[in-house]
Amino acid sequence: MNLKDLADQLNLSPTTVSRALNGYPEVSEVTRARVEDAARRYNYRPNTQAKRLATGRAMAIGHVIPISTQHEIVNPVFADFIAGAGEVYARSGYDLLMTIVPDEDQDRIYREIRSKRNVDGCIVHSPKMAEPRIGLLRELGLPFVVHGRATLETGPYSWVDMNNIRAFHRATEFLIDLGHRRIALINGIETMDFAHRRRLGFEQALAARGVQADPGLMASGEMTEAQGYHEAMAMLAGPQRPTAFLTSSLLSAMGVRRALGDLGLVLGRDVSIVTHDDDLSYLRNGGDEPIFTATRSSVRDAGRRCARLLLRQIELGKAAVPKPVGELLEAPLIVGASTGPAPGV
Amino acid sequence: MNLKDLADQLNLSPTTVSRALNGYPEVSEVTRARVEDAARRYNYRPNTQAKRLATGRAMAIGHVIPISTQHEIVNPVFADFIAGAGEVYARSGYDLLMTIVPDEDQDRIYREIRSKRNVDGCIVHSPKMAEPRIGLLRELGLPFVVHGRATLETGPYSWVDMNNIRAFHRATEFLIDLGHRRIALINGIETMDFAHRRRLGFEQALAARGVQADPGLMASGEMTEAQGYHEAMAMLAGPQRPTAFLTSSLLSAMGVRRALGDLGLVLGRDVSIVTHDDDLSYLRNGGDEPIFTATRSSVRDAGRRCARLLLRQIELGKAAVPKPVGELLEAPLIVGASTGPAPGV
DNA sequence: TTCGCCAACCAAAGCGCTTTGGAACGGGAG
DNA sequence: CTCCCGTTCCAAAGCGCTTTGGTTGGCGAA
Repeated sequence: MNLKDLADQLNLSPTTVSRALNGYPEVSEVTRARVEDAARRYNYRPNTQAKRLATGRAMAIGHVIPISTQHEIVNPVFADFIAGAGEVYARSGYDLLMTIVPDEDQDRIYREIRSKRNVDGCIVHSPKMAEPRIGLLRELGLPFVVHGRATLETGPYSWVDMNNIRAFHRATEFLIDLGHRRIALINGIETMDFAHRRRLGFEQALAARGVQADPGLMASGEMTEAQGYHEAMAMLAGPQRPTAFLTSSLLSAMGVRRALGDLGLVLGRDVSIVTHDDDLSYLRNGGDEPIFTATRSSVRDAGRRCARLLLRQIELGKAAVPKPVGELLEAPLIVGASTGPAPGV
Repeated sequence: MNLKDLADQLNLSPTTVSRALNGYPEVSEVTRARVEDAARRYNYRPNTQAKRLATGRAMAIGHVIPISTQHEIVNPVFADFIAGAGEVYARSGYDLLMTIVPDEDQDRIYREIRSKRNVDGCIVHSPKMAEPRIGLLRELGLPFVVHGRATLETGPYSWVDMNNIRAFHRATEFLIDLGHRRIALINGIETMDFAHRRRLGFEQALAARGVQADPGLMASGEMTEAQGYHEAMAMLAGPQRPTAFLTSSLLSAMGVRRALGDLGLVLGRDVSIVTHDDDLSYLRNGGDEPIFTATRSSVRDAGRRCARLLLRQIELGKAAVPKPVGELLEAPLIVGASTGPAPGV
């Protein structure tokens, strides 16, 4: 059943049917009701491709998910991020187009996406400190919103980010207040902007309180359980045994906890852990009482915000070039059972 | 730059340019070369929407991701599954269209997808034992492949599934051989087909060896770390303390491990754990030496297989209705450090 | 010389929708 | 009674591609 068939059934022209269904004023209310009723009865749904071709709008948002070729890892936060963004798209009638791409092919894919015109805008995931995709998209004139920021990018762009610096600053201060001095940082890959900022917050807090940072107590890599375990094992075997760990991910924190178990150390008494918690649906930090003391910021919520921002930009963009805007989310520190005073304090 | 412009530049008709670019034989090789060269120079890319409208093929595959409304959980395996499927789509020029839907809206969404004609087929995720979506899609005539199976579905359909029964049968036997008799099962939600089958394998193995199944040692629910922890704590506090756990997910296994730690029990000596491992990229079961003894089956690989199967069906479907086929994947049991003889054996 | 055939190209008709630019009709103002 | 305007509808021209059903010109066979 297409528009023409439906029009024939109603003894109306396709024009009128189209207008009736799309809420144009120049059709009488009684006709509109008739049309809507028939559309429902015949289960008519306009052909997406035709609509898109005619309007020139793709009604779809692109998510280009990079897959790191060394590690073959899909970032575990994507599922939740996309769940959040997807909610918003669904409400506005947009589709979500996903493309999984090896890191080095990203440029090509963005160009292709642009010239094939099958999305109206896109979300940039996992920006690095120096992020070539931002310049590229600006040049291509494709609306976009970055989930995160790119420190070395000077031009304007829209983004949604959490306050990584402040979160890790606060977490570090919290440990120092508990008497910890040898604090280890188990971070993500530090070319990634978020990891860079987290380290900054960590170092600034140490410096502000006159605590010497120890390079031997700073690790960075893919944030997995195994990473947490191995780094913790190595650090705890070293001469400058840390009394506390700050980790960038719940998974890493779980690895550190396993290492403590293996070494017979008690969490929260012998060694403390503070982690960042992305509040993933399948990886909750406990129920009522959090397991780990953590800075928490919902990735799903970030997904929703990115989507809303992008749709707004696209909407506005029809009239004029919209002003880039940023949204900075705070991550409160939530005290759980994994922290306590430094031993011997 | 569209087809017509390009044709004008070349002093050719759009027909010829289209045929040249799409590899039709009725255009001379010298002309084809000229066209291809110009296309490259002008960075011409056919408009996706127009192409789709003209050919009637959406060149996209739909993934409808249900989101359980009680638990608000996004299944953590989706990311890897989609990474696998996405690889295959990319190679064949298909897009991946994702829709996140609350459980109860699925019917509506499939119908909508169908009548909007914006995908050529779709993947059915997380089938239940009784799976209405299969009948629905068959009725709608939309090609589909199920990731998993639906025990109570009698009609034919295409699927890719792992041998859940055999995997859990084998894992259970392995524990029995080690002398364990009080074995706990921490399973997914058992209306889900995979969880049902896993339980079947477990019970069959117990029965075959004359071990009485204890309902108090069988739990089912969302497979999270917290689930593993709480169920294990409860069971270990009970009268019929298990000496071994069989879990459906690495996350649950990690929760069980935490419980053991809290109770001062040693993993692999006091209590054994066997888990199923989906081989997720961000949740590896250790590196060289696996942490947990586990049945392993790569979800990413399953994604690839589903995608290939679906594309093949779509390709064939142009000629005739293709025969449904199934692919059963075995999950080898990989011995790690989490299992040992039952205490006192 | 005529005819048929093949290689190489093209005009025009879709695909199913939106949108432009009317047309038809009725009612109120003059 | 005429004129004008607002309301309500419609025909037809796109959107950018594919595909059908040609046409044209050259060459070999009869």
